[in-house]
Amino acid sequence: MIDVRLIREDRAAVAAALGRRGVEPAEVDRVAELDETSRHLLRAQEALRVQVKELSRQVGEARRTGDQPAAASLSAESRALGEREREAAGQAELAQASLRHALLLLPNLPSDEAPDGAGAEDNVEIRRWWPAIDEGAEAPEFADHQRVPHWEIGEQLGILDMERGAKLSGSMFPLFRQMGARLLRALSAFALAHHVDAYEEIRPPSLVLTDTMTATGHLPKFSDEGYHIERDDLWAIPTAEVPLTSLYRGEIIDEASLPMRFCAVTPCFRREAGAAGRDTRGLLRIHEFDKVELMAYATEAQAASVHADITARAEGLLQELGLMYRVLDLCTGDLAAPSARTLDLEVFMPGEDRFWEVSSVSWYRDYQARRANVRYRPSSGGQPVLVHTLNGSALAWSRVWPALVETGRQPDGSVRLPDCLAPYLGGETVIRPV
RNA sequence: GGAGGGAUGGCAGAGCGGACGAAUGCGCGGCUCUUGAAAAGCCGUGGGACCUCGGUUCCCGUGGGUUCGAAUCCCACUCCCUCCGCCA
Repeated sequence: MIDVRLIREDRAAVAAALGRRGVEPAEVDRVAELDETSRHLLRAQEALRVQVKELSRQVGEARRTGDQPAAASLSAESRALGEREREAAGQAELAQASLRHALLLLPNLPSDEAPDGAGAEDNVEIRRWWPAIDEGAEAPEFADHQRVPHWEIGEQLGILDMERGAKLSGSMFPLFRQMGARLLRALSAFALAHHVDAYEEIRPPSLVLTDTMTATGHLPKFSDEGYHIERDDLWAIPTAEVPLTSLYRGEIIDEASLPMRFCAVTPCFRREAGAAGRDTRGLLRIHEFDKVELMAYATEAQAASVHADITARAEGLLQELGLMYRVLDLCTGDLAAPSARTLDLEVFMPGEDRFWEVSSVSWYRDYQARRANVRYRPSSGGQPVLVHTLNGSALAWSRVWPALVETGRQPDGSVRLPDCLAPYLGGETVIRPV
C-alpha cells in the first residue's frame, strides 16, 4: 500500500499520480477523510487513557497509605472513565480498520518513467530480439512447418495430453508426457543453474496463509483469482513471488546484506476466473504451471540496477534458447496494481502468429514492503526504512514450452530443441514422433 | 491424533497484580585511559502510532476476558520442544 502520509501532505499530487492509472480522485478523498476521522478518534481515546492511568496510579497510592474511602471513590471514577475509554477505543479501531482496508485497495503510484496509457494497446515496445540480430540478421521468416499450433504438435509427438489432464482435474490442467515432461524438468534446471551465482535458491511451500497473499497485493482485491482451501484457510500460490516476498515479513534486515536475492521454481495456480472462454487452446492459459522466479529486496538506490539485472537475466535465457521476443514497457493503464514500473517480455509463437508474455519484471517500490513490513536498518544508524521489492519471472514454462516446440519444428514433423538444453536432457535434443 | 513443557528486547535470561518498555549478562555503538591493541571504566543501545517536537500512547506469541490498574490472573487459538501413535 502507499504511505498514507503522502495523501495527508499532498493529496493533489497523489490524486494526479493515481489518475494516470485511472483512479478517481474521489477514492483518494475518501482515504483522506478516513485518515482524518481515524486520527481524531485515536486522539480522543488516548486522552481518556491518560486519565484512567493517572487515576489508577492514585488508587494504588491511596491503598498504600490506607485511605480506603479515597481509594473507593477514585476507583469508581476510574471505572466510569474506563467505560468511556473502551467505547472510544472501539470506535478508533473501527476507523483504523476501514482506513487500512481502503488503503489496501489503492494501487501503487506509477513511476515517472512508466508511459501513460489506458490499456494494453498503449504499452510501448522498447526493443525486439531474434537470433543473430547482432550480426545484422533480418527478423526470421517462419516456415509453414513451424506455423503449427503446439497443441497439434504435442498430440502428434505424444508429449502433451490435454484430454487426460482434463479427465483428472478439469479443463486447463495440462498433462505432459515423455520428452514433453522431461523438457519441463530440463527448463527448470537450466534456469536455476543460471541464477545460483547471485540468487539464493529457495524451495518455498506452495500453500500459504492469507497474510502472505495480502503482502504482495494478491488479496484482498483479487480473491477470485486464487485457489482457496477452505478447510485449512490456505491459498495456492499464483507465483513464487508470493512466498518469496514474505520470506522476511515483519523483519529488519541489515543494510549491508542488501540486495538480498532469491530464485525459486514452484507450481503456480490461477483460477483465471475473468478469462473464461479466452485463449483456451493448449497451454496458453492454464490453471497450473511451473515457473522460475527471481525476487529481490533492495534499497531505493539499488532498485534500478536490480531491475535491470533481473530483466537482463530473463532476456539472457530467451536468447540462449534462441527464441524471438520483444520487451514492452507497460503503460500506466496496464500496470498491475502493486507495481510502479513493469517490463514485459513476450516471446513469439509462430504456431499462433503472435507474441505471448513469458516474463514480467516489476519494481514495487515500498508498496509490498509496507504491506509485508520488511525494513532495513541503515548502516549509518537511525530508523528502519522500508525495502524496495522487485521480481521477475525467469520464464513461465507454459509459454516457453509452446514457443520452443513451434519454433523448433522441422519439415519432417520432429522438433529440434536448443543445444543449451542438451545437458539437462541426457544429450537428446530432438523429439521424434513415437 | 494423544500426553507433557515452553513462547519476554539482536541473543541468553529474570520478572508472576501497582513507579515494568521491562533486572542482569552477552553483543553492538560512542567516549576515557593507552604509542596502538587488549583489558578496565563511563555513557548509550527495540518497534509502531499521534501531536502543540517536547511529549503522549500502544506493543512481553495472537485474540478475547477479569480488574480502578495486566508481561504478571482466566479462556481460546497459533507456533516451538520432548515422548507416544500414524506416515512419504
